[in-house]
Amino acid sequence: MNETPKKADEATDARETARRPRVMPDVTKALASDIFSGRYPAGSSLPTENDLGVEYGVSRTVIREALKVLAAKGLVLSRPRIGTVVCDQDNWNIIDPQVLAWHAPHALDDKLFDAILETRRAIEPLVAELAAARATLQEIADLEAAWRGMAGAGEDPVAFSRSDIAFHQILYAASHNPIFRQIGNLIDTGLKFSLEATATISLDRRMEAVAAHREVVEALRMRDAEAARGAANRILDLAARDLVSAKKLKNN
Amino acid sequence: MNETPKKADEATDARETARRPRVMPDVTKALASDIFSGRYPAGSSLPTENDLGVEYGVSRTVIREALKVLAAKGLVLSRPRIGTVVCDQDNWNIIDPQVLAWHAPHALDDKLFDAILETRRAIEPLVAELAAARATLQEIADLEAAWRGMAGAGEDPVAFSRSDIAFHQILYAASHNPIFRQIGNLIDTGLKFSLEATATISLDRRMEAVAAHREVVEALRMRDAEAARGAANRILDLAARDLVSAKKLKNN
DNA sequence: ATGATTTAAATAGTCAGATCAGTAGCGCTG
DNA sequence: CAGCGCTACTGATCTGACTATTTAAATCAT
Repeated sequence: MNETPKKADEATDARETARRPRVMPDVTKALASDIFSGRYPAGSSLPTENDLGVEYGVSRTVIREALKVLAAKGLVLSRPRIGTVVCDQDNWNIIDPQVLAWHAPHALDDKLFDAILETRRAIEPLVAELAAARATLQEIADLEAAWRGMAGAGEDPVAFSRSDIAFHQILYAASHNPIFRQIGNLIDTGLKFSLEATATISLDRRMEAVAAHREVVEALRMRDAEAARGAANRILDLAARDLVSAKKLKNN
Repeated sequence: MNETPKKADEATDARETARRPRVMPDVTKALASDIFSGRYPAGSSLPTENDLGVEYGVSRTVIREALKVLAAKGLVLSRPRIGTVVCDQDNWNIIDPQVLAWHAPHALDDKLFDAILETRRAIEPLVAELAAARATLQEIADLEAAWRGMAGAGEDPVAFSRSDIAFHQILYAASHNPIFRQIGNLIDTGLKFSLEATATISLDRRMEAVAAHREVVEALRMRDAEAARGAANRILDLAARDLVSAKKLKNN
């Protein structure tokens, strides 16, 4: 629980943590944060691998493996003699849940939320339709279990959000389209970071959401694609409304 | 100078790269192929890093960096003492264009094409709508240039497909939604691998596609979202029809 | 002086061997 | 038989060196 945020804080030593545990993921995350925070803007060069090793107090091996991960996600590009340069934002694999998780804490701007909501608008109704046709009985049961978690969350917004996320994940998986399932993972990651926003919505609004989610479960059970689409659109209307409320709240 | 041929390296180097070029990307691709081909099924363990190094004739460093890339894309998971195991297919980052490019040559099954077409059905009409509202004049001009490439391709199916892919890439980017742009890259990758299928469609069908694409350009110029959506749906109808034709052709 | 060519330097890429740390499986103890 | 440590195996990290590539400076010919 006692996390050491370790703000990089380019203090020349900064590596008081003597141990040598799994360190590569931490270095990867730190480098990603330095990119998203603007410390290394797009087009700029990172320090050399040796210098990065000194800065983070790890060997060049760890730095290289971390950079390979970042390169695999389109954040950087390494070339001999040139060094490692930060790619243009268009090349960032923002679809990757991990990239979004690294990105969200820094640029939690409304634009990203809008983009995610637009994406949901596009695919969630179709996902619900497909799920109505393809969901297994087990998936429908899991969906109802998640709904029950939402309905029974009471005053606990964290439990509500967790069940909400689980609901969407199951729904996207029930579309039996691997691409949609992946996008569902992405949306879940986005929802997790908007948890503080959803936590502010009132109880009766949450009850409205519960009712809309219930409609989805019923539609799937009846194999009614049209009803599933309608319920999905209703959920999105509520989500859009809550997002607007959260924005207003934030601007005050 | 003095080349050190080192190992036999039966890598079947058809090219003239007698030197020691960048090998890590090749090893990564080879390992990915071995996974997609079923040589290493989901849940199974890969050989140890040392054994893999011997097998591919490279140092353990290269093997580790390649595995890190695969792990970043959700294909494998490495743990001490356990080894490196192939993740379940649900965890594969099929959204990643590189993963799709590795995947396509092996499992070019219809299911994947259907999934991609479903995804296009979901988002392309909305992308067209958004592009009608947000596209810059430059983007519209680029779109028309790509259309001109399609119209002027004549009998050359390769030139036609290349322009077709460029058209969609520009359109998705013109939606000014980073998520859609990413998905556009994915779809382009998928289209590239269905090139041989599209190459078989007749000239008049291609002319129909040209006309539908023209409608999109016109709608964007008029900032007519509804017309853009309609034209996008028409393109998808044609694409679906051609996909059915390609399937029939393949099954004969 | 100018342009082309050669040389040098800097950096990522690769290699080799060693040590560290975590865990599954086995043997030991009770 | 149950619980507990021991050991071997494997990935994780470290170290230090060398190679290959490419930019940029330096040199040479015109």
